[in-house]
Amino acid sequence: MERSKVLAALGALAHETRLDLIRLLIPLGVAGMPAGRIAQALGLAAPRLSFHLAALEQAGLLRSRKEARNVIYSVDTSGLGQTISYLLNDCCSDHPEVLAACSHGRVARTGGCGAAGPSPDPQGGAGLAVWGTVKT
Amino acid sequence: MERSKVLAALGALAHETRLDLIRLLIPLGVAGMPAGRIAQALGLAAPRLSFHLAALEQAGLLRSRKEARNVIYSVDTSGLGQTISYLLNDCCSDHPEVLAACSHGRVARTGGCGAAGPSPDPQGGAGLAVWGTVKT
DNA sequence: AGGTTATTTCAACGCTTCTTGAATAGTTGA
DNA sequence: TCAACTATTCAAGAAGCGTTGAAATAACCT
Repeated sequence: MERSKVLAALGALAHETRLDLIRLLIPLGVAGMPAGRIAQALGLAAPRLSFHLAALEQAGLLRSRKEARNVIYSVDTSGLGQTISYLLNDCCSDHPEVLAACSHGRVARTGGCGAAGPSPDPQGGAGLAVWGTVKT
Repeated sequence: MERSKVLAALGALAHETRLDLIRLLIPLGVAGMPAGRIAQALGLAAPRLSFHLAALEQAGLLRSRKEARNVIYSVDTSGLGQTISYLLNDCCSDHPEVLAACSHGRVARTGGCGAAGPSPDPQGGAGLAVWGTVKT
């Protein structure tokens, strides 16, 4: 993934409203949600929502399609995945501690990894393996 | 991890200079690098570097310590990991497609996460590779 | 065709962030 | 103590981003 696109995606994500947008849309998958209902769910004015929707779409994090008179938005899982992948590859490839901290949050949000000591998580591998237990 | 901290970390990451900083510092681990040498490596003016260093440190992505008359900066692997973890948890937990896209860039470098712990993970580097075995 | 609903575009305003240069504080070594 | 070096803080200006309200475009239903 291009660096500039990652920067754009990160910038798009670094905003409360837009993060809320992603959070709202993610569980809906490709089904997505029409803009009007999003505005209603998030309590946003239409122009403001449109602005953020456009920002996310341009950053490659959202997709839109027209259905009847509605515009349905859904998250671009590929773009989101590639963005995180860039972070993982570019920043963490040689640093298992980051992956360990990463997996901690996933297995349990105990916050115990705040120490960030040089000692890696003994169960680090197991933690990551859990990610594999996704639906088939 | 708190939402506001994630937002701050994402915002800090969404900047070319600061992403360069992370990339430069990551392979150095806890050893880090003194501010002066960072400025030299990146070709930045001292005040400008100090500004971005402070931004990253406040976002929980960098740590600093004094050594002699130098200030050594190193990345906070825990903070970085937790930030990515939030993204993964918050946005992708139920969406294996994101993880799949995520692993694409990573599978090529297999073995990277095998070092997640002193004792090698039974599944070895397959931990992340598992992401690829998601639904089609 | 007319009315209604849905969404986007436009322009203006305010605010935060970024950059730059000079000045300041702190530390080391003679 | 003095001189040299490192890094940060301060203040100013410029640039970009986000919000708001009104208007415009497009598609549907009667």
